[in-house]
Amino acid sequence: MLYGLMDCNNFFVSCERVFRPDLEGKPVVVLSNNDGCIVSRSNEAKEMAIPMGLPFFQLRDHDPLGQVTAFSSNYVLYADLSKRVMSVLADMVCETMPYSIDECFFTLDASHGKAYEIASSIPARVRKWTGIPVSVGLAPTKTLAKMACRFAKKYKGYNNFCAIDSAEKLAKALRLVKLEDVWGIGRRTIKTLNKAGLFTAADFCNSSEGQVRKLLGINGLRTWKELRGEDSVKSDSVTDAKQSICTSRSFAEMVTDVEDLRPMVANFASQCASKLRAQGSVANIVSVFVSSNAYREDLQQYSNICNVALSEASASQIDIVRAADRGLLSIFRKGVAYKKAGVILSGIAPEAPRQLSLFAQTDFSQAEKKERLSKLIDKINGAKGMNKVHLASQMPHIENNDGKEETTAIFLNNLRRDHISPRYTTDWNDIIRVKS
DNA sequence: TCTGGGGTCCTAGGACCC
DNA sequence: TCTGGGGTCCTAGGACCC
Repeated sequence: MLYGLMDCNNFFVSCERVFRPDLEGKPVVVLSNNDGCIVSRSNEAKEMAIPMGLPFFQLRDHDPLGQVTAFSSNYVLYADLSKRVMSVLADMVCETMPYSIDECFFTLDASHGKAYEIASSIPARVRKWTGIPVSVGLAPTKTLAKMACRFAKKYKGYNNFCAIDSAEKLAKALRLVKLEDVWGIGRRTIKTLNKAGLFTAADFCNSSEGQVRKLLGINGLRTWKELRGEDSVKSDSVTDAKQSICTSRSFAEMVTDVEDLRPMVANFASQCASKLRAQGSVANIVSVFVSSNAYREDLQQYSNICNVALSEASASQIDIVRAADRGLLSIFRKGVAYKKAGVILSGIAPEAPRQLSLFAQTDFSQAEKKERLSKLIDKINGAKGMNKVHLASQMPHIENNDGKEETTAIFLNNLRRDHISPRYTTDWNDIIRVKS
């Protein structure tokens, strides 16, 4: 059996280009939330030496002539195109294991020639059916498939497909690849390895098992085995239900008033609860964290996290929002300008059978009501749009409530997105117009 | 002026048990 | 005065990934 990896090229930029073909061949970047950092770059932008993660306000230093087109991130669009790309792939291979929004492992157990033929035809079909350019690597293990995919992406001659499918190719690839470019070798461990005289993937492979274990522990050992062709990265880790769920944001404007912060945290909690229900789980712990602006050394620095244990595992909007609010109030400190906050759910378990508390006085009819209410909220919001129905605590506090309508959650207002593109594929109002 | 968000796994150390 | 050996579980922090 062979592993494949399909990786979308410069995914967010490619999504924007699907509906802006005029930007083909031009430098384009996509920004993180709040238009903070550059998180996706076209090849042309990479050629201009614009680094990944560059703060947007520093772009001018690298682009004095203003040639670069920048987009705010449009996750609704990217999620939809990702779904399309994944479904095209799923039709062509045995099993798919989505790894991130723009990457997917897959297996092919057809005979060798057949596997090669199928995998090599993926890029053209995905491009034709979705407009997204992808690269594909094929090899005996996931780590090697990653490596093959790097080659496919890096060298034009490969036509977006590369297989490491013979001992000679493997030996050559290992010699060519620098250790820091191997999946699983990060910034910190590369220093340890370089100090030990190891610089290429081949150097690493030729080390003894004992030395690798001593230098890097069992994580490094896994990578070592994978490079030697031994399947060691589990597949279920790629597809299982999440063990923690987090929603957090940095704010465009810093927040000082607890009454401004509370509805924001309520919204994060509510979003977490929706994600939790979507995967059919319940959570035991609700954590809330807040932090000041670490870049502003002139201001008071403070950050804290509070873990609130639920008396009983729950996926209810009401339970989770309430716990988050309690947590926030316990760590909120006056006089701090907050830049970021978030909610994390953990202690996650399947929805049923549920572990009931021995001591809590469970009112079953109450629990049942909350559950039904949550499901109803999901149904309405699923059909009518996120946050159409929400709890009162998710609304900003209004001093003189004159009945003025407030339909947008406050945290969306405190988010900078000056360069957002239309939701071409998910909103009728944004559907593309064609002049004839 | 402006600096992202969401995950996973491992390790070390402490509390506790027999 | 002398104070072993072998476990488990939990947590915080670090490293990695996209």
